[in-house]
Amino acid sequence: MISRPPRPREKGIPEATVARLPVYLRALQVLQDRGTATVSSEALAGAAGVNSAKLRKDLSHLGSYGTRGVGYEVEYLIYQISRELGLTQDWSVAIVGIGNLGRALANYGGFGTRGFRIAALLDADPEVVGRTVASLEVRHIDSLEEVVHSKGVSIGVIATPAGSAQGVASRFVEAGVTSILNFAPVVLNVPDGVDVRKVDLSIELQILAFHAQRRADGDGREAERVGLEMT
Amino acid sequence: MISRPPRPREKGIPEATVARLPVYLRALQVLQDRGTATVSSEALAGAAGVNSAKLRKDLSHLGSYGTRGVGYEVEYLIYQISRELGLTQDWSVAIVGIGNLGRALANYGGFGTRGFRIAALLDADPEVVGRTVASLEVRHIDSLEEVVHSKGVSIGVIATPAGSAQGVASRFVEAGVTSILNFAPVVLNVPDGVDVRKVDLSIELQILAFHAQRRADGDGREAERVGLEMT
DNA sequence: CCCACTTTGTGCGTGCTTTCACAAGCACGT
DNA sequence: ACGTGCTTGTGAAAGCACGCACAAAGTGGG
Ligand SMILES: NC(=O)c1ccc[n+]([C@@H]2O[C@H](COP(=O)([O-])OP(=O)(O)OC[C@H]3O[C@@H](n4cnc5c(N)ncnc54)[C@H](O)[C@@H]3O)[C@@H](O)[C@H]2O)c1
Ligand SMILES: NC(=O)c1ccc[n+]([C@@H]2O[C@H](COP(=O)([O-])OP(=O)(O)OC[C@H]3O[C@@H](n4cnc5c(N)ncnc54)[C@H](O)[C@@H]3O)[C@@H](O)[C@H]2O)c1
Repeated sequence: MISRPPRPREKGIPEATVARLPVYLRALQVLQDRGTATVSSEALAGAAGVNSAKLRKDLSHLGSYGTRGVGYEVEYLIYQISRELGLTQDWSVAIVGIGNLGRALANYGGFGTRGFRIAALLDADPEVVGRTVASLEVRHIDSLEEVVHSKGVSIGVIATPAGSAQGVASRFVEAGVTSILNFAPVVLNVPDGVDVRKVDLSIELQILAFHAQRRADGDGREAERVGLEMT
Repeated sequence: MISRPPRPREKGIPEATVARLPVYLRALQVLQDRGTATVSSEALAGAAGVNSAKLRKDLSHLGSYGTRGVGYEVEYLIYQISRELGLTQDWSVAIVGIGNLGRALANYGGFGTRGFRIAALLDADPEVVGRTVASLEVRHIDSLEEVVHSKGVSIGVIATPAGSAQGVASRFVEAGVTSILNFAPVVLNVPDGVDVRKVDLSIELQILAFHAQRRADGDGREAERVGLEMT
């Protein structure tokens, strides 16, 4: 509050930047696998599908990790972004609702880049409970609290039907989980301090439909503006 | 890809608004199923998890469909939003990559709210081609162009491994598909005029991890700011 | 040691988004 | 017809995000 800390620009990173860091990280890992040692903002921005000025500004929020005239050292930047995102530690994930989608998620090998470990699968259907999916035995939903506690679950994934999602979310919160990824098409109600993100297929399709219709409507007229997204 | 037109900024609904309309629509349908005839911006905003002023401003972009002192008529608003989003017409969807995820998508009954019809499933694996998934026979990827044409596919869904995604996207574009939903963890390169949206599980997890870490870091100190998302 | 060249980090203008606050509009009871 | 009460629709303000353009900083050659 009084003096100026030496270096750590650990203030707030803009939300928009946070959402892009994983994209940069992935592009960097591809470069690393290819044996590239350093990369310019221009090249990395190209690989990530963003403007180079934006990339530089994003990275500047983490600190000054580039070398003028040269670029960024790939390995070092990977480390810095990983650290900033919290990927240097392990995160335990529990998936609730082992239906079509839940099974796909459980079987998804490259789950996250690194750092994410599927610790438990839960379901309510007696038919499903007890079965083994992706080398894990499906536990009954009643044991959610116990599982969260014993496995140290910090991220909850909800892949149940819409009707059950709020109930599951509340139980997650009650059990102390403060990060939730929701695939069910409902708005979850959670207390402050709990972070919910949603993945919603049908919303994405509807947004695509909107743009497609707009394009078709104004066709023949002038060049339509398209909300080009390639984040 | 090089020149940037002076942006023929026509009239238009803000992108941020478009992304929320599907959420409002879903909330309205729940209300309709419950027999509710009219709803105030306050109540609808609550159900959609947004600020009521934002909701009103969003809806004002579509026109003046509310009645002061009363609220919005649920059925009429559903119609207006549906029309705006292009859901009054049918959209033909093709899914490429019938693996874990592709199968889950194909089997997903409530695909969109309405208006979206899965017209074709495509894969490259001879083991998968010919099998029936969700009442559809899986076609070989080589017939993509033919299928797009004969089924009038306007939206392409990519659920192949990352390495194949760009190739599939290019073929979609070549075949005339201008709306693509991509589940593979790569940045797709497409020409202007093609709309790509992505769904990326691991990015979502990484964003959750970032917030979780930030919360943990500053714990005990002052009240942490949490990016509370409950869209 | 200096100069030419490259690329970062950022100040700044612009435009989009959110939120507040309130006048205007409509229903309903009297 | 008119007042009361409620809710919409929207100016205006504040906050963010984006991208340009350039000074600063480093590299390498002579
Ligand atoms: N399948 C998809 O491609 C897809 C796409 C987008 C969204 N979604 C959404 O994801 C969710 C799951 O979809 P799905 O296709 O896997 O459905 P599903 O019916 O195949 O699976 C749901 C699973 O949840 C279990 N379940 C139900 N209530 C539960 C509870 N209270 N506690 C624990 N488990 C419970 C069921 O036993 C079942 O195994 C749905 O909300 C759906 O809308 C699915
Ligand atoms: N499974 C998940 O939960 C999940 C989650 C997030 C992201 N993803 C991503 O979604 C994609 C698919 O995941 P998955 O788990 O279903 O993988 P998968 O390996 O089970 O399925 C991929 C399918 O694509 C087919 N394929 C490969 N190349 C093809 C080509 N050129 N043309 C047509 N088909 C081709 C394969 O034959 C296979 O059937 C991957 O990119 C993955 O990273 C999956």
